[in-house]
Amino acid sequence: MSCSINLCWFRQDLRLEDNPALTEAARQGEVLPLYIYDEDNARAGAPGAASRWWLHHCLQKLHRALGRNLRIFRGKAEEIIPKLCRDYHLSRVYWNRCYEPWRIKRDTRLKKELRALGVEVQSFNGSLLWEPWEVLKKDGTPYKIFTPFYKAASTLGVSLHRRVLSSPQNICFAEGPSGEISVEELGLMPKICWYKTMEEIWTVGEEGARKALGLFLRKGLFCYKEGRDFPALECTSRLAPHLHFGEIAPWRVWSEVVLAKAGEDGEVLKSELAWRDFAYYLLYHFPEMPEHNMKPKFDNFPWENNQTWIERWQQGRTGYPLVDAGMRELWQTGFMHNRVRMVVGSFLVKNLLIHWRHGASWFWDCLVDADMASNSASWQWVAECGSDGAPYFRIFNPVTQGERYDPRGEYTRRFVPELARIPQKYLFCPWEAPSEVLSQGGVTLGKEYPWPMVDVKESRKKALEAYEIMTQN
DNA sequence: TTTTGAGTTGTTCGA
DNA sequence: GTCGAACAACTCAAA
Repeated sequence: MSCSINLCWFRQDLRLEDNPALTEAARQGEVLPLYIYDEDNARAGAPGAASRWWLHHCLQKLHRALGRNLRIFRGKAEEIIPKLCRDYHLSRVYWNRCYEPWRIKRDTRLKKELRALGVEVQSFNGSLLWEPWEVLKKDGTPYKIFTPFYKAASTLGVSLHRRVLSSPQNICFAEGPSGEISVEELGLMPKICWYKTMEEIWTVGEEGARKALGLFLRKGLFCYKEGRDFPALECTSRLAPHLHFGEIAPWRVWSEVVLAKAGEDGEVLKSELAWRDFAYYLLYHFPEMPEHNMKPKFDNFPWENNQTWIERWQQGRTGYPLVDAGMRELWQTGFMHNRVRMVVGSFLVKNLLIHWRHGASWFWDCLVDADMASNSASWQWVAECGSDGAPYFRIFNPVTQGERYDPRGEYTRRFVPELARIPQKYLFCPWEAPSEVLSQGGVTLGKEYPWPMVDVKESRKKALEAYEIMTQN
């Protein structure tokens, strides 16, 4: 008889190392690893195609790492887990916490139900540097601005949950129930094979995450502060998807960066990790963030409703080379350099006056690191309706940003190859180039490459007017 | 994690 | 050689 089977429910923590729930389950006895592809997901934001592709590979890797012991189900966790507990007399259930509002609600209900069944349930922090409820202002309310949040959080120091944990050795896997379906049967892989480039670029899974961190510690970290803004350089960590799926713990990245003694570069990376935490923090304290403007006055913002414009933006045919490069990078690789994310976001929301939710949902579908907390917090930041305190209406200039952050044009030329032979001087404003320069570069505007869909100067003015109108109402 | 415009200073070039 | 227009390069403040 299996006297004590410990169910370890994997969610956004698809790793063995630094996994407090798994460590505890293994310490307690036999482990039954479980993954549920939850259909509740579909209502509250089913993962996009790129995320599903990632998840497919990630689950395969995890399954293998667990000695093919991962039990996979499809359906509602609230039904599957209590049923497993009843049918197989499981005594303990462990998981690492998630912070999406719908998941918090569900997990709270589930915990209650399991306890009523006499099952011991314990949840852990598996994905944040600081629990959202640990960092509060003196009056007990949450911070709304990053800097004071980060300051307060930093004084908390290294809490217990930020301990680095090695993978549990010799996990004793329970015989118990078998899974319902295989990873393949979840049908996460796309029908059309668009993922060739993605496969070349990413190594999915815990090992891939460690590799990415190792590479970053050797190469990118020491030019991070200066280089992270230049999309053609390889100075960013590219850890976002790995962190999203929990293939690596943020405190692992943090502690290895500290060990690397990278001075200011290390400090900047740490603060970027803290930005990620801050997004979760905001989502926890303001669960309406994915749907509603955090600054209610933005409810009056006169958004444009223009499907054609949205599509041109999505397809990278705006006529602004840096914007188009970013949108095409996203489409081809499931990723976009952070600097360029800000530029394309500002362009959609400010120059086209399209509601940030359209941008958020496109990113959600295309990004391998699509994450409810980061995605909604960042889009609200770009749209300026978020909680941060910029005292002005920030509108990026896609031409200037290109000249400043892609000064040799390598990034833009790579993703917008039709402009590869346009001289640097006109790369970001091909409409200003003399016609012989364009024809020498093999470009006719309106044919190989589009005319700019709006004028930056004019649309900027319009955005400022819209902002003015909103403020008055 | 910005942009713009105004103001200032410095340089060039032709009358 | 001198003057001033034109312009580049910079700083700063405001939004």
